[in-house]
Amino acid sequence: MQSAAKVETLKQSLIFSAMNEGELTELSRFANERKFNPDEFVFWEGDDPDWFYIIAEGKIKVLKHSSSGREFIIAFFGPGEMFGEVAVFENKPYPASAQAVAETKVLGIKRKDFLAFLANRPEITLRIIYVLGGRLRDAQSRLRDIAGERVEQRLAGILLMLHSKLGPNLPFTRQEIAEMAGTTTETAIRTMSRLKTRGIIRSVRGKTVILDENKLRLLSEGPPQI
Amino acid sequence: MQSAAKVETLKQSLIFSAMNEGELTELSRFANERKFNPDEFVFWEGDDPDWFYIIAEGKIKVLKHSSSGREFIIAFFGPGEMFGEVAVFENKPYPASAQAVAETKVLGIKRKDFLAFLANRPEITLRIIYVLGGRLRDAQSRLRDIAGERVEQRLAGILLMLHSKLGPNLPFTRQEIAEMAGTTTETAIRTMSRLKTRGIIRSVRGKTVILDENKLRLLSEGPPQI
DNA sequence: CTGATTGTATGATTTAAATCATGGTAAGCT
DNA sequence: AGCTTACCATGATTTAAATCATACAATCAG
Repeated sequence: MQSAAKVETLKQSLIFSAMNEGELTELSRFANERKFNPDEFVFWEGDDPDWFYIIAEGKIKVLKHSSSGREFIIAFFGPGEMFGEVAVFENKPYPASAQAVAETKVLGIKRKDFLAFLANRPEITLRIIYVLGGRLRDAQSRLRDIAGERVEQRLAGILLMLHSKLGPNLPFTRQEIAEMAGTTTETAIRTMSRLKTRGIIRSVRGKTVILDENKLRLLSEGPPQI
Repeated sequence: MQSAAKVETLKQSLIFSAMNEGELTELSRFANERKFNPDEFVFWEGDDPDWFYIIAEGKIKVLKHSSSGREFIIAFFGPGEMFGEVAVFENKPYPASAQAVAETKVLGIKRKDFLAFLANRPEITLRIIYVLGGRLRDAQSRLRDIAGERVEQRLAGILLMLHSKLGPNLPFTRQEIAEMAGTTTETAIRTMSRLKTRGIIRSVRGKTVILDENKLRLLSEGPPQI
């Protein structure tokens, strides 16, 4: 990848977009491009946090394996988004694994280089805080949703979250959605079939379209209050 | 509260402890002390994020109400810890409510003052990133624990988390623990009774002591792999 | 084109946990 | 002291969802 392309990628990212050309060029010198095929892992839970990543193109899913071997999907990230940052800041092993979903290009920046670069750039750190804050907010409301709510509500919550992030067209299989909601593939299929017959979603093999956001919102709020 | 006391409080906090006296004094001028009785709310989910808070003394719990009215405890915070920060950075309504657990004193700093103060202090923002990163890590591993694990494992996970934060003596009722694990009070009681007879914990009315961290860890990892 | 794989669908059975119900006991109050 | 209010305990019943099982259609590789 040419330096110009790296600069372009950085410029399109959420956290670096406000930097000027000079700074971008400086940062791009630390950035190494890496390519991953679908299903390849960028890092595994437990690895040393040597790299900070920005996605140039493609899609990454971040997941944790549960003791029973089942996987739980924490998040999907696309172009311009960072991942692996928590481990880098804390200098503790990556708390989750990152796996390419499609053909994916990322820019990796060495932990030390990245931290040194941040040291005197409060605008960037403020942006990172903003992004982390958003992710924390998401994680916490997902916690609430998952803990103690019926699968139908949890699923509705997940679909809404995905909708707000990606729009009405969701390129996920039932299995992936199940893994995000923390349920099994079968129940996800059953539940979503019900949503389908009720006209709330439409779907074909690996794709789901949200037709009625409002009904979904009602569902995620739970049964009508008594 | 005297200015000196405010400075002292700030100095003991996680994120401001590295500042010098001059800076602390400057910041303390923005800090307003507020006192809360047990069960009083500092803010409610949905309120405008006007204040950023640091705990001077006491204990705060941050919780979300689920649609069914049940509450879900996101976290407990003690002296020196910040809360309400996500909303402040994002300038969106508080995503959860904050309630005093004991007699509690907090320092509140107006959103704008706080952001202005941060603008040219990268050391502080880096510390905030560090704290947020830790919380995100916690939230995500809790997500994994809650989604799809047996209650016994989830509970073990919660107890371990509390242990690492607060030591072996946990001042929580079964109800509070249930609300953290996203289960009902009855099942929490049943499950913890089992832990008790197995010698893993000891407990009296509102207090639990962790006796055997290792067994707890084994439990939270789930049933032995086949 | 054919066989293998992957995603969706649906039924039958089992199981964990919620719910409903009742009782005891320690602490807090007037 | 006695009354009331939390907190803990345990049983019986119901229910949601996991598990086990089978099947069929779309997609992909050779």
